[in-house]
Amino acid sequence: MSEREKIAGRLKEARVLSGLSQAQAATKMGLQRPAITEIEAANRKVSAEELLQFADLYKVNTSWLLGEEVLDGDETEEFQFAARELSKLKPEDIKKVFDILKILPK
Amino acid sequence: MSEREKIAGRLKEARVLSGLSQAQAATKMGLQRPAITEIEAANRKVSAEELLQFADLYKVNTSWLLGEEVLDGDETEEFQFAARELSKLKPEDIKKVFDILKILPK
DNA sequence: AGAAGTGGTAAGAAAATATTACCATGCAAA
DNA sequence: TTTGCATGGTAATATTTTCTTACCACTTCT
Repeated sequence: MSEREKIAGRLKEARVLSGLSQAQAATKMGLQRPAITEIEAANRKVSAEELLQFADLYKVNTSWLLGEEVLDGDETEEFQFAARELSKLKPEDIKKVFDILKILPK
Repeated sequence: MSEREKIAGRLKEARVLSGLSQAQAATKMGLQRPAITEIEAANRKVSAEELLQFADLYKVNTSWLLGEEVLDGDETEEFQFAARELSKLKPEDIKKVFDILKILPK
């Protein structure tokens, strides 16, 4: 399954879940309805700008639309904690932390 | 400043920071060099799939390329920097950093 | 100076997208 | 049932975008 098909599927899923018809989505996106049909059939590319628009319209993350790994709640908590703690360090010290990480057993 | 110009600027910034010439980036992306030039000049759109490819090649987040806030909440430069570095890691490695930081004195 | 690497740009060819229209299906009201 | 309407798929061709190739200017080496 191609990236395009995966993105297409998520765009359709997001649209349906947001309760919009292709025609309504097209209007809000400033596109013709067939464009939505083709996008959801993976026959038409989606530009980076359109991706942002779609994410806004359908109320989803661009990362999710792109099929990237989404951190679950637990990991998000830890991620934010780690980032917050790291941000208290100087950039050079942050580098040191990452260097330590590289030495740690896998 | 349009979304396209913002994305274009970040793509250029990411490429330069990753130490690649336009020609090298083009080869890795499966594009002709002028395409990179035009993309970075905001004269050519970037597809969602290309965005994923660029993020992989330049080792940055698609969210960052799209100009989205990496995390809501903290806004400091240091936090953004730390978060960006963290986001390059695998989830399991983020956990390791998290564990290290928990041990550190406050 | 010459050679090589870089990035910008132009022109015609090729490909993708837009526009408009028509079709089939499903569904609810008359 | 039949009519009307909403929905989504698709075809034809006009339009726009992108690709390809080439040439240019500028810089950095030797």
